[in-house]
Amino acid sequence: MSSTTSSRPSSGQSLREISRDAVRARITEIALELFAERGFEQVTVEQIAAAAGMSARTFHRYFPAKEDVVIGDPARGGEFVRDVLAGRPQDEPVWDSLRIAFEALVSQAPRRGGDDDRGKLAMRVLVSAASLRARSLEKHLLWARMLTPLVAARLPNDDAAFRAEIIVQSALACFDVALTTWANADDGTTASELLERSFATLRPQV
Amino acid sequence: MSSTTSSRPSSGQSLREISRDAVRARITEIALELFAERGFEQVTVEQIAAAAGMSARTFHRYFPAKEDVVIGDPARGGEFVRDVLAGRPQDEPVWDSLRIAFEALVSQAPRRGGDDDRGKLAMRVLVSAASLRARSLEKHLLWARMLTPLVAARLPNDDAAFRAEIIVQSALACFDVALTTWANADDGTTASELLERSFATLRPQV
DNA sequence: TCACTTGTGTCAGGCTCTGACAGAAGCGGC
DNA sequence: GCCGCTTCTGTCAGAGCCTGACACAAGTGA
Repeated sequence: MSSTTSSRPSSGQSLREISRDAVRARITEIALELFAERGFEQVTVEQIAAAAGMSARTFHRYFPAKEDVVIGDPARGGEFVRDVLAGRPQDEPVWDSLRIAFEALVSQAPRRGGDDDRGKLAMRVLVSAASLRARSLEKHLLWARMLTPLVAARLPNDDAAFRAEIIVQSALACFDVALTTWANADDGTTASELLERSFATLRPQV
Repeated sequence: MSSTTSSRPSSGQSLREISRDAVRARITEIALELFAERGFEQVTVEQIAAAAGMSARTFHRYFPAKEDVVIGDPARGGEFVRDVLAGRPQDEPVWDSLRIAFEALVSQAPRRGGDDDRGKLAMRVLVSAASLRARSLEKHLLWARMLTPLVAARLPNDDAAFRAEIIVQSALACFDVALTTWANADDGTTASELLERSFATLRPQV
């Protein structure tokens, strides 16, 4: 676990971590291109690995499952949203806090990895295959488990956990619909814009 | 397709269909027992098939995927909800119509296949394995595609499709949370009761 | 009884994913 | 620069899910 000798060179990452991230990014890039071209299920892991110059076994050391290339790190987005949510004022309506937190996610994401089209491409691949859709929903379920306690803490005691779960799941539904619509849209509609509209549609009295 | 010679003997099912349904039910029963006992992932298709006295190949002729034993026919529930929804008065608030339609589903389900504990057992198995959860959410996505047009038809033209999608997905989220909570509850709380509470929590102004 | 359809087992094969092992490559201290 | 240590990688083997193809048995209707 590199706990004994970790001489982080000023940045937060060791050389090996940098290298590892670079390889991951390269695999993602190549795989996404293949998926967009031929379809997710028509591309085998072996083909991705060959295109990336490695064995299939090595591919699986970077991504536990083929779907993870498109899905990305499951916990990452959830942690981000959770942190933003935790920083919002306690007396703000929860629904607003959730909207703001998810908006922070969608406006932060493109800055991280290249241009916006990359995210759109991934999203289009995502909605095109059932197994990807399923895995993505599973990820949202993980996010829900991370966000629910924070939401529950803001609700009146009466049935807080149960109601928090519903609110969080609905927020995720808004998020999902907004991003799906965004991916399929050809006009220049922003993801943030769609997200706002989706949250406005529901808006429970909380 | 049995379109040429189908002499339905007064009931809606041919003999072969009855036999087929019986085999399906038997496989489900055996598999559910094994899953509850050892866990979904610890039971192989080959083991289920052996316990049911058939080859693995035959098992797959009844269920395309191992998960389908627990999930059931994806379209079935969606069709039921859709039909109830279609029968509701057009001027009823959509959210109420949706609640009523889903309540009809949960109160009809137990009558169909044995006692109530059977459904609860399936639900408990369902939430215990990630791949099952994912497949179930995928099923809900199919339901959403079936319900959205009906909901959109009742909404003002402005952005009807987009907003309908969000409302339907949220209703499904309520449904999911209610059933999950019901499965984990040890007291005698009814699924209908939880469903009503979950829909009341959200209740958008529609 | 004679087709015809349907159900089943067996065989073969593809695909995803994992464990185990050995060798290559990088990193630390000396 | 050399030597241990960790990490990365490829190869091999195998489990498990799922599908297509074929042959054979069992029903179904004329």
